[in-house]
Amino acid sequence: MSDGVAERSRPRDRILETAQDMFHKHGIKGVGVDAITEAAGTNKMTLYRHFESKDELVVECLRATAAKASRIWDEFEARHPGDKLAQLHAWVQKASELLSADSRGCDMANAAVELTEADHPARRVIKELKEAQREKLVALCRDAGIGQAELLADTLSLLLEGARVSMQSVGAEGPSAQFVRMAESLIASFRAR
Amino acid sequence: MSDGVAERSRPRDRILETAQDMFHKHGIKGVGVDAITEAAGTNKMTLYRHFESKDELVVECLRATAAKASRIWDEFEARHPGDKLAQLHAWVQKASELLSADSRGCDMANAAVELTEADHPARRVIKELKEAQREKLVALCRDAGIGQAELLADTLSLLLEGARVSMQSVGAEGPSAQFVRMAESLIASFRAR
DNA sequence: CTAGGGTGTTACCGGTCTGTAACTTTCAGA
DNA sequence: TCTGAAAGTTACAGACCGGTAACACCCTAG
Repeated sequence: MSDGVAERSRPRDRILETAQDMFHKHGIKGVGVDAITEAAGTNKMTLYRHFESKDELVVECLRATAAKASRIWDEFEARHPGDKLAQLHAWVQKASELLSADSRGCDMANAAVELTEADHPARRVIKELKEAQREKLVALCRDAGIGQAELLADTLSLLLEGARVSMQSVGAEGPSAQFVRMAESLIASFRAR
Repeated sequence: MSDGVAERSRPRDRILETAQDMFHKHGIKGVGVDAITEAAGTNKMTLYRHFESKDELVVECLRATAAKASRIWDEFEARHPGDKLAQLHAWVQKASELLSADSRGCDMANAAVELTEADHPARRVIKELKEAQREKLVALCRDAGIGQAELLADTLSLLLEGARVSMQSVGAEGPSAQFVRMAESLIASFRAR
């Protein structure tokens, strides 16, 4: 029997990891708990012993995704200690990697599109985590010595968000193909002010 | 009895209009055909006499949405005949209006996020219609006398796409609030080259 | 007045979904 | 070796889904 996920980890971890992957690939409403547990090599009862509901599982998946993203920021600091401008360029580079291949975009943005109920528990965490990422990018721009740090950070955010959703509509050869050029020339232009 | 949609139109038109509205508000997978027909003041059999399947209804809705969007471009030309630069600024203005209130973003981009199956009939039309819009914007930039018309058009596209999805994650007070400023300063900068 | 197409109504099919109950198996630690 | 918690198994409930069949109705064109 094959089992996409490491066999010797605990069921809860396997469920979480498998759910992240399947939600990303097929969307949240596009995959049922049965499919997740089967792919994780376990069963539905075990899932419901660890997670109150599918909605709670979604929330945990988003938190896990955000935690992974957070680790990338540590990488920037580790790779270019103290050099905030280099870290900003590393951000652009890392962002562009998210645009290659057949990625299905940002899990949090996708979840926000899919979960239309205003009071869905996931909406809280999506907003929190997106705002946290925004503040990190603003701080990075500011510490890199850029004057209008908020404006540059927000512009870069929208460009990346747009590129990731554009890819899903028209593919990687669409407008998102120019992301790096746009971002770099924006940074240069803001630095020159 | 109330009935959101004009009573004295033909069932097919009422279904199409109601479906557009409900797909936009609740997502495609978030609304069933029963709910659509009931809101349209008709019944499921009538829907299936006019549309082969729900998927085909989705396709027709997207086409209708694109047709509406296409009419906006005619408005630009009518309002500023021959003045392509004014039309470009009108585009920015119109785009910013899409970012106010509680809009749920672009129906086509949302559909692309929601419909993950690679061979879903809607994916074809989404790509076609998005590419058509892109070419329109490129032509507008070029005719407005901008040198790197493709790059400006793609940048503006990504900014708008990003703003519309960002709104769904963090609301209208997030990065999308600066859209007009970003777009206008981009246009100015491209014009200066 | 009548014929016929568009529409409404009701009931149903088979499938899928989230979530639960009751029971059995496994396995690590004392 | 014994115990107890975690995990697996099977079956099921109740709701909803897309889609269809059969039949009654209305209303307009001839």
